[in-house]
Amino acid sequence: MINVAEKLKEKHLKVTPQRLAIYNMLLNTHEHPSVETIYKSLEESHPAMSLATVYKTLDTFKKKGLVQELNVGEDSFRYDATCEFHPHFICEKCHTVVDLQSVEELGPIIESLNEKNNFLIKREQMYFYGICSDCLNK
Amino acid sequence: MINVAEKLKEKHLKVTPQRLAIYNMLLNTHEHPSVETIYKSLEESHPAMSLATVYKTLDTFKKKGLVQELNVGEDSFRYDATCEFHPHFICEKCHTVVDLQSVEELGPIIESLNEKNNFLIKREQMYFYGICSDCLNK
DNA sequence: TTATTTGCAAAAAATTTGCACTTGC
DNA sequence: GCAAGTGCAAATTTTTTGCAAATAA
Repeated sequence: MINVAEKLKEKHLKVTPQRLAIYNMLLNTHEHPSVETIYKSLEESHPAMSLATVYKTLDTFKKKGLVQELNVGEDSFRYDATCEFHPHFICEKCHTVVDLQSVEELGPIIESLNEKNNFLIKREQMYFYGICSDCLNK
Repeated sequence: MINVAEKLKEKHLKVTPQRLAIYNMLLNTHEHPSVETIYKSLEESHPAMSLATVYKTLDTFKKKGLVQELNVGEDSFRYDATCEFHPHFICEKCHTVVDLQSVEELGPIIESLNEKNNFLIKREQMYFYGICSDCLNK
């Protein structure tokens, strides 16, 4: 079990109820929610929290490396509390976003790309699109 | 040299000056422009063309498989006239988007992912982020 | 001729900003 | 106490939509 308050302090962030709520919410879901989804899911427990706060909080979390921003091809971003790189699978029918395990084979690929192109890859995003097992079985 | 009018007809699209202009513009650039960029770059040659037309045109092109939409992590989408899958490199400093050659090693990776997860991957997007050679040399 | 496409202007969504108020430390 | 964080409302940015006029086939 992760101590959320500790994690925030580590990053020199003030521990506020809003930040705790948002970070906890992200830790306890696999849904990769959007800002809107986060906001709505916290509406009940934190009725006073504004949408702008959700935006600002996610932005600071992103900058501090507490969350990662996903751009799966929708109109809005989605968020993931797991920051280590891992690929995502997006179902084109139900729009679920699933975490995948890291692809170890990527290491040497990146090295050879760096050499070939003289640039420096720092991170990557990999999105697979298709139909998930649930939707296939319908 | 590709005959753009022919390509449009193949897809059962009416050949209009706006479509020709947008598709040609995409074919003659490696910039992976956004809607806004496309619109502005055609402002001179097609002053009457509206932004809505650019949006609508790119949407039909996308649906017909004439262009591919990239979500490199910015607020707006970018477009690429090359539809075959290939990874992209995005410079975090100058925001240039560079086409990379396909990674052949991906085939078997996708197959094993499909097997392991019981889903069906149809396409993928791979984005590498880092510093390009130009920015490294500054 | 007629179904499509376009332009315009207005609407809708998504995100950001300014600023006064509040709060964590 | 004070810098950092929040809420609100307004502003911006990005994208979509409705509809009348224009146009490709």
